[in-house]
Amino acid sequence: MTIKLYNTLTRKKEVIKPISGDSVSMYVCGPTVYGHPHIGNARAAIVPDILYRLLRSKYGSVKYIRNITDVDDKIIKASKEEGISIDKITSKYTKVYNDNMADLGNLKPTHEPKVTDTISKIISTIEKIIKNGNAYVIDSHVLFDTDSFNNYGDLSGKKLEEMLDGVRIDNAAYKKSSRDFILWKPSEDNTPGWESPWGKGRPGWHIECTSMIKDILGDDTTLDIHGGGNDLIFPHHENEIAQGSCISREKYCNHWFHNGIVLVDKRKMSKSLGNVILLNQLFKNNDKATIRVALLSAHYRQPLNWTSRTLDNALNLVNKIRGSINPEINSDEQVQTEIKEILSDDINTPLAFKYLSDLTKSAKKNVKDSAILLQSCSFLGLDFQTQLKRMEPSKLLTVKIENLIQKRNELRNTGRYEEADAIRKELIAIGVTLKDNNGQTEWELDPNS
RNA sequence: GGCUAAGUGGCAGAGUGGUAAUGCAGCGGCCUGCAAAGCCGUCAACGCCGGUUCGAUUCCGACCUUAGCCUCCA
Repeated sequence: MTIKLYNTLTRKKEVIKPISGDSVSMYVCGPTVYGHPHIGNARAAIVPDILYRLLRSKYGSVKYIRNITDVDDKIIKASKEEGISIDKITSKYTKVYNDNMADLGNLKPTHEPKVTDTISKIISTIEKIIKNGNAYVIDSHVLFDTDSFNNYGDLSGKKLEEMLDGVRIDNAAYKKSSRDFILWKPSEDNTPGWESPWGKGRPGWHIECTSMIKDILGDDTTLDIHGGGNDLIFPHHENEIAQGSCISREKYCNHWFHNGIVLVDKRKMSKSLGNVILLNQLFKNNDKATIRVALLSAHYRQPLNWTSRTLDNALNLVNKIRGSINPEINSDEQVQTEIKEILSDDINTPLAFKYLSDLTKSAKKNVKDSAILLQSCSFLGLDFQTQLKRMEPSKLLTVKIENLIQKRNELRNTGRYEEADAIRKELIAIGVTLKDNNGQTEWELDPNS
């Protein structure tokens, strides 16, 4: 199996070729922890999760790094607004994020560094960039000198002159060029800060990712894969490349991938539009596998337009799969080659769902296909086996339901259909669906009830 | 204004240099007391205009439209 992935840097699909044989490294920009995660955060975790599963099935060693940004002006603002200390905000929302991502079926990354644990590395990284002549210190700020790096703009396809035209905000007085970005900025007494050669301050946003990568891999190691949301290409990743390329002669990163954004009714989620969909809201009325399917239903590079029907469509597939898995199967045999092949072509999840949908037809009759279906779902992070077990109702409930069904069938047999339908309604109300087939009444419990 | 992507049936969404998966919805049928589920069948689409080609939806160019980025953002 060769894993092909679109590379934003070259704008082509390319085979992933790790620098060192059987081990591969991947870094993904994680969340800033100041609020409840939304479906956009979820997509940005689920997409790399699928890639991680592929990588780990092929390579002996995979480093999967996802950071936690726990120093940021938005956090400071949230702390003031909520009247809670910064530590409490960040620890609370770090936990919420990790719990939510696990709930959605994501594997834990191998490394989850926090900015606050990486300050000394950030400072030494900045010192190195200054020493190499790519940054300057002014008024307790450290700024990256974009003019000193001549590949600036390669990732986003922007030209230096054009960038200056588009600047809408006033150029801060201390900047040599409006493109220059902050590596370190001063903190007042009431904002978090650390002692540094440039006074008490805190890191800028972009430098943290680069420092964490270098902290884990070493300054002179090229990162194999770097991912994140589409909206991070510029300026965040552009700036990372600039900094990272000034630390070492080795290339900063070979393969860049970006997932498309989640739109809600064709608009980007934003607080001002009031259309942000939070995971904790969705969790109230939807099961997690359905949400995961919904977020994987579009190809990862396409924008995903979230509408009222998105979850319904996902639920249809989920129900279809659940209904076709033979609960008797218990196969540990690894039969996931086809799903891996499909996914290894640029993470083609919509095609994977077509494959699953095809499998549901044969899975009912064929135990082996049922096992393949279950394992293919499991490879995608959809755990239906455990769910099937959980769906078994208690003895007491079973007896109650079966008594009602018997009563209903007696009524049906004597033609008293109105009374029989009343019982069916009663059962539907508690989440039981009836299916009358060949004189037998089958029933099942809605997994969400 | 610039940059990046995208425009496929009613909706969602793959894919391909030789006319196009799949899901939902629709329609017809089987089944059912009626449903539900399932099964079978069926209708229906490649933004627009040029170019390359025996042939383009697929490649190239222009145009139109949409989204994202250019300011915090997954």
